[in-house]
Amino acid sequence: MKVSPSVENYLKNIYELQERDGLARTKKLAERMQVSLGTITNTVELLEKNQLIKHTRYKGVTLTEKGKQIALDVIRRHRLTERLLTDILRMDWSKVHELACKLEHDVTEDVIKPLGKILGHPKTCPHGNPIPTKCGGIIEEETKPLIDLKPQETGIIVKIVEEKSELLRYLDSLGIEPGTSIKIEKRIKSKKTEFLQLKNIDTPLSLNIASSIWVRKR
Amino acid sequence: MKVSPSVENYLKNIYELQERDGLARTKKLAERMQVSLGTITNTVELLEKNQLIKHTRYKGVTLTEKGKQIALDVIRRHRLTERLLTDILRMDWSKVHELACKLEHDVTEDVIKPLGKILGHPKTCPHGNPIPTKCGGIIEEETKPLIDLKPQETGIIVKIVEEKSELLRYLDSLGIEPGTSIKIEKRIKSKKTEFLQLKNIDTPLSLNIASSIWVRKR
DNA sequence: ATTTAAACTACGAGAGCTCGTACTTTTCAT
DNA sequence: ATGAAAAGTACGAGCTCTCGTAGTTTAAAT
Repeated sequence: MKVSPSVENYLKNIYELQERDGLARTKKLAERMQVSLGTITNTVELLEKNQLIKHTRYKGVTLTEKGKQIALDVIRRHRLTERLLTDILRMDWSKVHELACKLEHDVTEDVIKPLGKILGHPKTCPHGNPIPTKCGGIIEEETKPLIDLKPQETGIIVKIVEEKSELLRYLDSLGIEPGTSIKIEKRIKSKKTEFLQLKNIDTPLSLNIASSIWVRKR
Repeated sequence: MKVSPSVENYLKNIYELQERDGLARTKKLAERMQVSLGTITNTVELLEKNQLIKHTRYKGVTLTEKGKQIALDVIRRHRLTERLLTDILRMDWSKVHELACKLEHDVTEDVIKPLGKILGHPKTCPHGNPIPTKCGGIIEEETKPLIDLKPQETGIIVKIVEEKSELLRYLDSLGIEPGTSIKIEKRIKSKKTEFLQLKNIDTPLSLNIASSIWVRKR
C-alpha cells in the first residue's frame, strides 16, 4: 500500500491524540483535521484494512506498531523541517508549524539526512517537542504541565505542545518560549475560567492556554 | 480557480517546451510528464477553459500571459529550492532537480522570501538556468548551444537545460558544470550519430547530450 | 430504567486526476 | 496525390479523497 500524504496526516494526528488521550476518538480527529466525521469513518476503515490502526467501534482508534513507525517518521520530518525554517531561514517560530505541515510529505530521507547534519542533529523542534530518531525512537524529557506548578514554584519551559500559530504568537508576545524561566505568583479564579498569574508577566494565562505548556522543575 | 500542484506542473512543462519549440505539442507534453495522451487532452481542455493556455487543435498549446506568470512563479520556486538543496544542504547538483519538483509546490512565497535573502539573491539555479524575479521577469544571458562552437573555439559553460539526474551525473563525472571552460577539438562523425571531441576530456560527447549544454564565447 | 444529546457509522455522491480504447486529423514518403 | 504512420481527440471508467444525510450506538441526566 502506498502511503499518501493524506494517510501520513491521519497517522500523525492519531499519534498526537493518542499521546494525549491514550486513544484517538473520531470526533477529535475530525476537529483536528478539519474534515467531516464521514470522511474520518471512511479513512479509518481504509487504515484498518491496511493494518495501520486498530479501530474499536464507537470507541476510537489506536496505532499498530507499523502505523506508529510511519507516524514517527512523519513527525521526524515535520520537526526537522521546522528547524530548517527557524534556524537556517530565520523564520518566526510561531509561524513555521503550518508550513512544515505542507512540506513534511516531500521532505524525505534524501533531504532529512543532510539537513540533520547541517543542523547538528537537534533533539527538539523549535517548540521544544522531541525529534524522533531515524529508527523511530523518541525520547521525552521528564516534564509536567505548567498548571501543576504550585504558587511560588519556579519552572523552566520545556515545550509547547499545541502549535497553533495564533497561540504561539500570543505566547511569543509575552516572552514565553522554550527555555524561559517561569514562576507562578498565584491562581485567580474568575466566574468561569481559572487563570495563572505569573511573575514578571502582566497578563494572566488562562488554564486552557497554560495546559499546552510543559515545564521541568528547577 | 484553484491552481493545484498538478496545474502548476502542466504550466511549468508547457513553458519549458514553449521556450524550446515555440509551442508545446501534446505528445511532447505527455512524454515529458509521463502521463498518457488522453490525460493531456483532458487537462488541456481544463486549462484553456480557465484562460491559462491557448490551444490550437492538432497543433499544440501556448501559455496566455496569466498562464506564463504562474509558470514563471513555479520555476522561480523550483530553482530557488534547488539552491537551498545545493548551497545550504550541500547536496549534489545532479540530484536536486527531482526533489525540487516535489517541493516547489509547497515552497511558497513565505519560504522563498527569507530563502532568497539568505542565499544572497542568486541569479541562477545550480544548473545555470536563470531564476525569474518575484515580478515574473526573467533575464536570459546571451548564450549559444555548445554544438554551434567550431573546432578549436573555446566557450564557458553557462547552463545545462536538460536536468535529468542521469545526464547530470554523467556530465559531473566528466567535470562538466556551469563555469567550466571548454574547447572543441574536433567533430567525429560515426555511422549514425555525431560526437564532439573536447580538449582535456577523454570521452566524446554525443550531439544529443551536447545540445543540452549552452555556452558563452570567451 | 428511560430518555435524550452527543458521538459515531453507513452509504450514495461529487470533484480532481488519471487511464485506455476507439476514432479523427495531420504529416510525410512514395 | 495518396495512403500509411504519427499525432491528436472523444469519451467512458476507475481511484482517492472528500462531503452530507440518514440512521445507529453510547453516555449522561433524570
